[in-house]
Amino acid sequence: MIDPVLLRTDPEAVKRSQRARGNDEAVVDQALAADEARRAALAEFESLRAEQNQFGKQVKAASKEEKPALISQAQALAARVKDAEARAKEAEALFGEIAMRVENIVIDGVPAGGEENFVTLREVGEIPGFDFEPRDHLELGELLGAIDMERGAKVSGARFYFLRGVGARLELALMNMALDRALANGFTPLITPTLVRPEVMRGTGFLGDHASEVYHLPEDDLFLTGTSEVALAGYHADEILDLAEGPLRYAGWSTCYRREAGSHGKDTRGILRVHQFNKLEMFVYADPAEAEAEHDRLVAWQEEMLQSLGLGYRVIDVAAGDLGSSAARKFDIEAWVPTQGTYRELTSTSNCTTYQARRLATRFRTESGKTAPVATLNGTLATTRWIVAILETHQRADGSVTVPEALRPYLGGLEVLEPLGRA
RNA sequence: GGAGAUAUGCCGGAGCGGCCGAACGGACUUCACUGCUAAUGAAGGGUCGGGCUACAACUCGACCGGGGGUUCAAAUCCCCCUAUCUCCGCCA
Repeated sequence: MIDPVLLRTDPEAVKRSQRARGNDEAVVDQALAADEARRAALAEFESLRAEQNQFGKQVKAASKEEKPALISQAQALAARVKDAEARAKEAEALFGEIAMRVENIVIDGVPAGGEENFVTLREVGEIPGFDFEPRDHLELGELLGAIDMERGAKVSGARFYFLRGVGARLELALMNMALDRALANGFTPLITPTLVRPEVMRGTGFLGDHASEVYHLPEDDLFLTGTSEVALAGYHADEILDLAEGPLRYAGWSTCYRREAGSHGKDTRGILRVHQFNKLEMFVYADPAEAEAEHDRLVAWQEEMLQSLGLGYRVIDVAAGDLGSSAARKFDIEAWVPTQGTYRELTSTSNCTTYQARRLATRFRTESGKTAPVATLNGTLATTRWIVAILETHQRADGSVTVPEALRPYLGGLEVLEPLGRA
């Protein structure tokens, strides 16, 4: 939800943002009109209500003889109040509905346009070169006995898999390494529910355009989360936080579920795009004034992870039209995947400014003592997909894979993953 | 799965259908007093929104788990939902 005051005082800014996203700017005028109608209806209801409250006092004070007449008057008034209240509620709901359609105000400097209009901020690390024909991650995964897609499909269908042996260990190692980094940076670890109520799913903005991405359990009216961001955002819903000591940082560890509807035929090989995976997610509640600086910190922590793992990558500033509805700016880090000859997204970090918090009623106490919505930010610190880049980048001619040094402590000192036949 | 109880402000805890935004206690803030800490005395507080505006003051409305209803009037009566607790059963 955008700030209704901003809508009222600077509708041009809202329109500009809508344009940058390639969204309809007519909703801004609709929202403006709905806001005015809402306030008018509210004022009418409230003045009638005030009159009714006065009446109540008179009735109570009235003598036996006066009472019947007063009550019959009050009855008539009560009917009008009820009517006005209904209209006010309706106007309120209409405004809410229209205002919800306006996506978060894009931060100045975010490139306008669609998916292909991103700006590359920097490229870091080496693009690996091989003096042999590199194998893709699935071939390597099968050689190592680490990834089993066939049995995944047998048990659960397409886009499901088993991680086994060093594959399973590799994922846990990655997650644990990320957790240690998070702890070192002051994050509180949180293992989150992966089934959430509709309000929470809606509050985080995932039931808008991305509704078809989300698994729903109709029997229980619960949603399977595609990221722990959902539960982490809901964690402090309806609360007033104390941010005097700085931002609240959480690291959510959870399995993530995505339907991948509409991506049939895309990335069907291996574990690049799957229905279920694990992720360690950073989530921060911050003073809006600090949000952009915190966003930079989140990217920096992500980059440290990628660097430690010896992966070549680029950081991109995602274009406005490719942002989720809650994000005001998003940086993706894409790692080089040798057999695809291209960069693929490994992490994503979004600054949602106050958009999510306003929907979920998460506020903080400002210096003046007033409450104001917090800013929320999130970013990936590790996820199953990274295995793709790690295997491919560090492979050797014989199908073995060198374990990046930083990861070795989490694999019991293992330095090389050896193909099964030889190990 | 069955039966019952509870849900009030930062916390504890009252509350007859109008006098309740809500007693009382604690915590907190401010002031006074005490050589400091402590103790004591006094005062003050919530959230959301509208009007008006200097985002002040003022004023109006809403909020007693959530949603409906009854009534001139509901924290107080009725219905539904949710959560928590206790007991029985069932299963890890």
